[in-house]
Amino acid sequence: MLLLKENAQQGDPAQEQFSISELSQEFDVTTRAIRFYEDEGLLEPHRQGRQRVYSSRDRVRLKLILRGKRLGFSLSEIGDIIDMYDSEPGEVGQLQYFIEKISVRRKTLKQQRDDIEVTLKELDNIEKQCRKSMTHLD
Amino acid sequence: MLLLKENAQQGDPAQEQFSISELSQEFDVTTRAIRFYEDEGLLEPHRQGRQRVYSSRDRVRLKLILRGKRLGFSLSEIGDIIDMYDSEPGEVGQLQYFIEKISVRRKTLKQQRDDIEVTLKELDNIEKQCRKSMTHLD
DNA sequence: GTTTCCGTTTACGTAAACGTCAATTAAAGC
DNA sequence: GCTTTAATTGACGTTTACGTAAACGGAAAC
Repeated sequence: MLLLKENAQQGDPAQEQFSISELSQEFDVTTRAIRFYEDEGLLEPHRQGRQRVYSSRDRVRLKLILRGKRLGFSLSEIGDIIDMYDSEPGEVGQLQYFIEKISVRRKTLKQQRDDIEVTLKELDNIEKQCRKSMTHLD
Repeated sequence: MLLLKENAQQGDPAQEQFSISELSQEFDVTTRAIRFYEDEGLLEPHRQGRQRVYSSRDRVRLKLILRGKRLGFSLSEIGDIIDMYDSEPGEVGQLQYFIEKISVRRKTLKQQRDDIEVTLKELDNIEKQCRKSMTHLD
């Protein structure tokens, strides 16, 4: 039955389905967290009875959420970002506003990237000093 | 009097001094936050009477704190990072452990950098789609 | 048929990172 | 001398992002 399920879905990857615990294990987040993301409007799986069923689209969204978290964004910021991914193209004014939002986000990301470069270089220096000290002590 | 103070310190940059409000304005953080960082052991300015006086070393530390925040690190993680910057070289065992810590930090940073690259590319695509939609609507 | 898993819902708890008073002190300007 | 103005301390409040425990439902295993 389990096998049957997996086979049935591998044939049509767009219709793959996941339980909350499958996603929980795959991405190493608690089910509590996943449900919380739903409360916050970041996910909306449909239901089989009361049980949540996640599509591969939901799975992608979860991936985006976790990536956002690694970058230090709040859940509401992450919500904004995700909305960018699958929003329907509206009228021109909205698109204009939308492009501005993208540009703002890009600025933040580039700032982060610069911060990272600087920090990595500093870590290099610190490590070098460290190794120097070690040879002196040998 | 203000001028006198500034001149006196520009002669010897290592001895520059700053008030809490100066730092607050320069880096656009509240004084409350700066004091909080002190409570958390990330800063220890000395005092003139009860008043806090920040050295240029304190100022650098504050810079590091804010950079860490932009990267989404918690204050305690930031504490760990800052400690790397001005810790005294101890015995070899400690240095070894220290180098491992550096390597862990580097991994996190590289993961973030990758996340950023991916996200930036995705934003590019989204924007392109956006602009395409706009020309269609024109 | 009952134990054993998952999963759900509801609700309260909590740690982090400050915000927001309120009361006090000290220094500076007039 | 009196009044702004900047800074301090202490306390409580708040938001975010979950953790944790309790109580229940349904399906599967034995």
